Amino acid sequence: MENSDRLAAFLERMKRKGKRLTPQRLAIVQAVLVHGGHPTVEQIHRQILPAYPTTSLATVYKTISLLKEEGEILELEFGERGNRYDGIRPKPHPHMVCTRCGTILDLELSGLEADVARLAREVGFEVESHRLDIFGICPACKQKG
Amino acid sequence: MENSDRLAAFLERMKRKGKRLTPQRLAIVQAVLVHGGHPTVEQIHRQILPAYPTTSLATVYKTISLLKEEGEILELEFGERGNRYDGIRPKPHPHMVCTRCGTILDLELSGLEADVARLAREVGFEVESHRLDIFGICPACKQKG
DNA sequence: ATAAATGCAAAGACTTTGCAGGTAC
DNA sequence: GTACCTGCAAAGTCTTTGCATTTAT
Repeated sequence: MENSDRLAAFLERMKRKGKRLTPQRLAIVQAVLVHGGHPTVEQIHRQILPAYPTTSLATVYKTISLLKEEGEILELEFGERGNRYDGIRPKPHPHMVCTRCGTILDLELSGLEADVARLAREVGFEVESHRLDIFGICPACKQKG
Repeated sequence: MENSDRLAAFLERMKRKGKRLTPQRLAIVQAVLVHGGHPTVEQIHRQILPAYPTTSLATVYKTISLLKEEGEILELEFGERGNRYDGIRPKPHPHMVCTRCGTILDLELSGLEADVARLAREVGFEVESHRLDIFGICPACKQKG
């Protein structure tokens, strides 16, 4: 699905639910769904402040929360400062995180989904979500020593 | 390795490093390394308080930190209240977490280590650690509705 | 008109830290 | 004796919440 289509579809769905499309909300949603990286709440806030100077951090948090509930973004918790969000690929997928510089890489691991499902079946769990995070040193940081 | 051996070996190593074996530290280390579940800092604190009433939460935090650095425990971050610790199996392994009642199950997934290593190699990362966490509803909670 | 969203500041939850006093060695 | 450890309280971080005001519809 194209980004613009996805954005439009989401806004339509929000409207149907009686949610209001305020300028702040629109700006946040667009910024998150289009952001190519893994921004923090702070980063999103700073990004839209120039165009929407009245936007508060609290509103960004609330809107991110909304996007989370709607399954439009994936929340990444790396135990560092501030969670990160992936608005492009909301489905769980592995990540590699540099513990030196914070670089985050999206990965693909075919068979993971099936393994997770099998493990859950074996113990009688009903899977809601999962995460595979790999922590280490990225090539650039390795070179720097 | 037997628990008692492991404890003794760890204490020996600490001594060699000039670390002091205070009563509080001993109590905390023993409690964590022997605990069969996935206790929080709070739980460890409450557990040793009766026998060592002067122990502070801060000291538990500091000692847990020490155990972490020494690779004697695995830190589990599930984004809920308080991290949990596994003092029995310090090596990374998958976990299944019930989002209703908090139950945590240790799992085994052969091939995960190799997959992680391969992914890291492909992108040039040097792996420090990894985690596979599965969130969902446990059988007991499913039954309760 | 009115239910919902915003912004602000305060509160929360967990963890870390600074420091004075205590203690293992 | 002394370097390390403890306990206390304060500070720090990120996030959530309460509430008066504004606003999309």
